[in-house]
Amino acid sequence: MDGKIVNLKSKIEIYKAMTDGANFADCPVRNVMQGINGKWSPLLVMALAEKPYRFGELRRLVPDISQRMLTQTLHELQRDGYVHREVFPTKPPSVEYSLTDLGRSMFVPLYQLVQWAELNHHAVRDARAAFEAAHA
Amino acid sequence: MDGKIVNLKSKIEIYKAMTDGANFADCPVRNVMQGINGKWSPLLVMALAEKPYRFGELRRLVPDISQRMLTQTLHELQRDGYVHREVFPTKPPSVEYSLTDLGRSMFVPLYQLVQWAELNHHAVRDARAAFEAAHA
DNA sequence: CAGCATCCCTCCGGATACTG
DNA sequence: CAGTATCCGGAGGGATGCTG
Repeated sequence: MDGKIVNLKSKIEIYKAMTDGANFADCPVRNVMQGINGKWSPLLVMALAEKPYRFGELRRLVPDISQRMLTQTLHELQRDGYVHREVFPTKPPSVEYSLTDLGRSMFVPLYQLVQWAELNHHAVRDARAAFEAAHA
Repeated sequence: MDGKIVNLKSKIEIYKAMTDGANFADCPVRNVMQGINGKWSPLLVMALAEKPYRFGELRRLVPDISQRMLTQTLHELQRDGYVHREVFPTKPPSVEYSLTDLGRSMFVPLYQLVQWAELNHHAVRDARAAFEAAHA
């Protein structure tokens, strides 16, 4: 239990924060990560980071999302405080989605990760090809 | 189609990179993100960022992961080039897992996101509580 | 326009038992 | 010790049709 072991756990302890120590199931850090890591969540956050969008605009911007998943993902992002939903009582009604301060704050590190993915997806693709070849 | 619209798409275009334009289904950036965003992947990358671990050590470090998921997640991380798997021909055999250069590179932005989650999970929890209260 | 409701199916992921 | 194999329940997510 010397300094090395303390240092050894410093990264994973972030995940253990506020957990009862027995498991990670209800770890709050994991909860937040799970909310960000949906299939469509990062894509929609990236879009809304640019400017507010209305529902139909998002549909056209992301053509292959089902309307069910668009509704549901926006609902979750709103519930977690990343997205603000504003209804304009026109007829027919229009609804505008925008990032909150919390959403813009979260966007910063998310964007870093997406940029990493853009720069390195070739390396990942090559690694997968090499792995498949080795196990053929 | 003025400058504003061009700027409007600058963030989401990262996701569209190398896609045929019709959908995001086979977008390489999304593929990379999906590989990172598994239920256990970030946690294991965090652990291996500290030092190499053997299989059993990881089991004890993350008590509530099933051994099936530990095997599978490590396999995927190895396939995508993030993790190196080295077998020592002792008896009984021991297997050590460690991050590759690519894995350490990916860890940098991932760590930023995890740190954000640690700093802001209270805000997310409060937002959820307020949302549930408003829709009660 | 901006959704909600329903059906249905895939696959993620846990529990358990067995192996080199 | 470090896995593989099998079973199975539940959540994730697409397609379609209806509403204010």
